[in-house]
Amino acid sequence: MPKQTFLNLPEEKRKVIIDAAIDEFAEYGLENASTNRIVANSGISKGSFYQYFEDKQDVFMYLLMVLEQEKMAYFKGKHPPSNNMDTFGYFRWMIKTGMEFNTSHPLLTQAISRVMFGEGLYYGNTFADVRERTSRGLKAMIEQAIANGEVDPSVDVELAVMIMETWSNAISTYVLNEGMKQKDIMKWVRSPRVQERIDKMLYVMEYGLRKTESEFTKSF
Amino acid sequence: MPKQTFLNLPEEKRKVIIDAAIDEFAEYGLENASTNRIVANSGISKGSFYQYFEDKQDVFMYLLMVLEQEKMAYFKGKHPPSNNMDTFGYFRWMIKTGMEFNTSHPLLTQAISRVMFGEGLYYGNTFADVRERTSRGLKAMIEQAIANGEVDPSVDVELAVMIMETWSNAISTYVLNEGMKQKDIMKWVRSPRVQERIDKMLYVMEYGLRKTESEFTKSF
DNA sequence: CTATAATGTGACCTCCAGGTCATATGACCT
DNA sequence: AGGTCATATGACCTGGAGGTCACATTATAG
Repeated sequence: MPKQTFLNLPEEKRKVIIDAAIDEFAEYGLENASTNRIVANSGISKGSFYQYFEDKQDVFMYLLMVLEQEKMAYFKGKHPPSNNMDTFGYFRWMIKTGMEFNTSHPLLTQAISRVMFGEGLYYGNTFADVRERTSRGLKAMIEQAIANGEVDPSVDVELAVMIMETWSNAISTYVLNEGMKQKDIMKWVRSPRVQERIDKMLYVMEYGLRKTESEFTKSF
Repeated sequence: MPKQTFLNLPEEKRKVIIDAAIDEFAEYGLENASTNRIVANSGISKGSFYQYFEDKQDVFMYLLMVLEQEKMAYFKGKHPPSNNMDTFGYFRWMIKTGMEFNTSHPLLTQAISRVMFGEGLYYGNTFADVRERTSRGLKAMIEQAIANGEVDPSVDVELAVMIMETWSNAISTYVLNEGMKQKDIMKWVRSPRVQERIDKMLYVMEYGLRKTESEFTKSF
């Protein structure tokens, strides 16, 4: 985590630095990011950088924290459209709200998902706990759905979690990769065409999950 | 592509070199692979390396070719268990046979999938044509399924392709990541527990695809 | 106004990357 | 035997990485 010297900095200066770091990680990932470029682009000296942070991974951890906080704040400001929503409806709402957030912070999101789903898969363990946390959230959700009778109780919870994670990742990768090609990513992601596509992906997942287990066990 | 000098080499020497390259790419990916290490681990000199290949990407392209050829040879030696199989059954068979191949060449597979699904996503374009080829194959498959009446004709073909690709990637990532932790990856992947898990994932996908569209359009 | 503590700086360090090249080796021909 | 040509070698080059440190600058306190 950043040292005190960094936290003492005037907000504006901090912003310049983390923006430069975001640009760097978004373009090069963690492994290939260059502290030299970060300092050059943020107009601080090499010495200062090491007075603020341990190393580039330290910066990245800070970004991770920033993202987590901002995302939580964003979700707190929103409310699901309806109160008596089933679990899948809630999951759809979460994914879509998440996409809205992502497209409003495209570079930050890109930087973090690059590292987490790219390098993190192989240089594992470092980010294992972050992934673990979201897994637990999804697990609670699917258990809720089973308790509500929305999902067959014989469903393999671990499997369902994996499926939800897979789709959540696939959708956010799709939105980021395609969206970055557009001139206005927000407008693009809100277009009916894209929204319908996301809906369809989620419905395919949902129907598969709802109906598979009973059919599957029958077929053996 | 490798130069003639490399192809002139005795098979055994070539094998030592490409094995060292596979190890390197599997552990470090393309971007962070080191020609120095490859050279050291294969016992050849720096000068020779550049007499054999243009650069490390050249080696990687060769590996890609080797993989493609070996996979094709492998599939030619196998036959679907039944002739009157529907499209999804065929897809399941393909995925499973592919997994068998992957686990019998775990390092080669790891090396290539790391680069293709990790770095390839961001340093795009270089491998776009390889991905494009598999997409076209899946597209033909899903169109066949529609023609056979197995899938609702109103289905969004592009979407179905994306879903199949997502699952194919997710499963192979899962098998590689988990499998590499086991002492005998082949035995592990063939165990009923793992086979059932793969089956379930594919069934969730299949039921989603089979049944979603009509339900989906109704729900609007 | 001066003394002291905090912050800022960039030249410099080591390390290793990708890549080159003059030179050495040795297989094969006449 | 000498000559030729493909192959093999590792010292060497440049460039950029992460990281350090003696010194310069600025804020704070007495």
